Amino acid sequence: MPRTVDRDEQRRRVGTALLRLVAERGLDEVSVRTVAAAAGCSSGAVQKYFRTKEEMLAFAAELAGERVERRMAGVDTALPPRRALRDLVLTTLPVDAERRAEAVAQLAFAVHAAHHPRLAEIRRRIDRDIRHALAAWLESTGYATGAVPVADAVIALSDGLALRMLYSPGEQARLLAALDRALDDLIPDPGTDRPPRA
Amino acid sequence: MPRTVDRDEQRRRVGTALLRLVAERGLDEVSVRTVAAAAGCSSGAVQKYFRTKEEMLAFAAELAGERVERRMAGVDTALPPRRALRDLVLTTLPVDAERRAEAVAQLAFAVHAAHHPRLAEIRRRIDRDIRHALAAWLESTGYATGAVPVADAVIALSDGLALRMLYSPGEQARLLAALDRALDDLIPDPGTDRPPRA
DNA sequence: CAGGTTAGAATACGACTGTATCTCAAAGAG
DNA sequence: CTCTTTGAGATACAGTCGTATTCTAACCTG
Repeated sequence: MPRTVDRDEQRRRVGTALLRLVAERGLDEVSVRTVAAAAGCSSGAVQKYFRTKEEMLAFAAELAGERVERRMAGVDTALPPRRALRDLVLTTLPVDAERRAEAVAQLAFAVHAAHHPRLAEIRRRIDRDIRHALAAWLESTGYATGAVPVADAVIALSDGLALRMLYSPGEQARLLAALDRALDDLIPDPGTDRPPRA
Repeated sequence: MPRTVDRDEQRRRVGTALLRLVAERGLDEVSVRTVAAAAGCSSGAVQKYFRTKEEMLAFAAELAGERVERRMAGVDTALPPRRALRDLVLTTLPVDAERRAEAVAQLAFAVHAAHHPRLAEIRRRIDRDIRHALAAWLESTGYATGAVPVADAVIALSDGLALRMLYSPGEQARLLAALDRALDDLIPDPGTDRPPRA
């Protein structure tokens, strides 16, 4: 056995470079050559680890999904539910450069998945994981009946907000207000006790 | 003045072909040549009406926006608000082939806009129009205080639901349940009178 | 009918695409 | 040290990209 290298780490290096490229220049700027350049190696090296571009994209999509899950796992779910839920959503919103990069990648892959079954399956699995975790947590807090629909609604809401923030950065404040309003209605804070709005 | 032709109609013909192509094969399959083929003409003809690909995409994005506005304008806002609002959202959701085509185009352009200022501006204008119309209507019904945040929330919610339906068609029923749950909370039906959930 | 203007097809161009193949340096096994 | 396997860069290939240019046929004006 001659010269060997940590294959998985190299794949992650390339995948990370790909995600950075997607965030900075968009998914259509992703090619084997541009990814190789971003990773600081030759396209031949990239081909060693991914036989095809589709395989590379699939790996990057998984990587992006893991990042989101890890980030969400990092929020303090011991906080009051309404506050914790807000924090959870905020980790997926492009409110700073790092989160923006991840949001761009997530949404780019999601739209791409509409015409690429492999990516669609990856996205569905990631969605399912997040939905289950969120629903289970909501049930444990007891603040929401019908946790699954609420989880779906919260996820859709944050995706939609993230999408608009991408090309309307100036409307961030207004969109965050919409988030708060929606969360107020979906997960009423015990203190407010559902003030009449109708 | 020799042989002349309805320029605007030809541009719309090409734009329509482009949208069809986006819906069926995705935005990355859009090239001057593929659009020309879809429109049943040569790429030279397409170049007559759009000097650059970006100009063609911008035109198609406008066209797509107009379609959504026209479709939304077609729903019966004289129905009970809760029901009318549900119908409004449904017109933007990919629940049948035609709506799916429009949703794919909307979302593809939206993600594309994250890195293309011209498209971003077009999207922002369309968003603003829809938001204003929706907020004004909500205020006129008296069912929502703070109509603007609610309008933003509803738009984000439907975008997020549409996005997931694109690659998770099998989850449509569950996502529609989430929509109903969210609308129940955002726009309480007068009959239900806000049942306690907390 | 002749003349000029336009629609639209055809073609040309250099750049870039994904993938396959080739070459060479490095490093562990004997 | 030598051999052999591997990582990785370089290059080749056929195809597509966006755009510019050229050409032909159709039409309206005079």
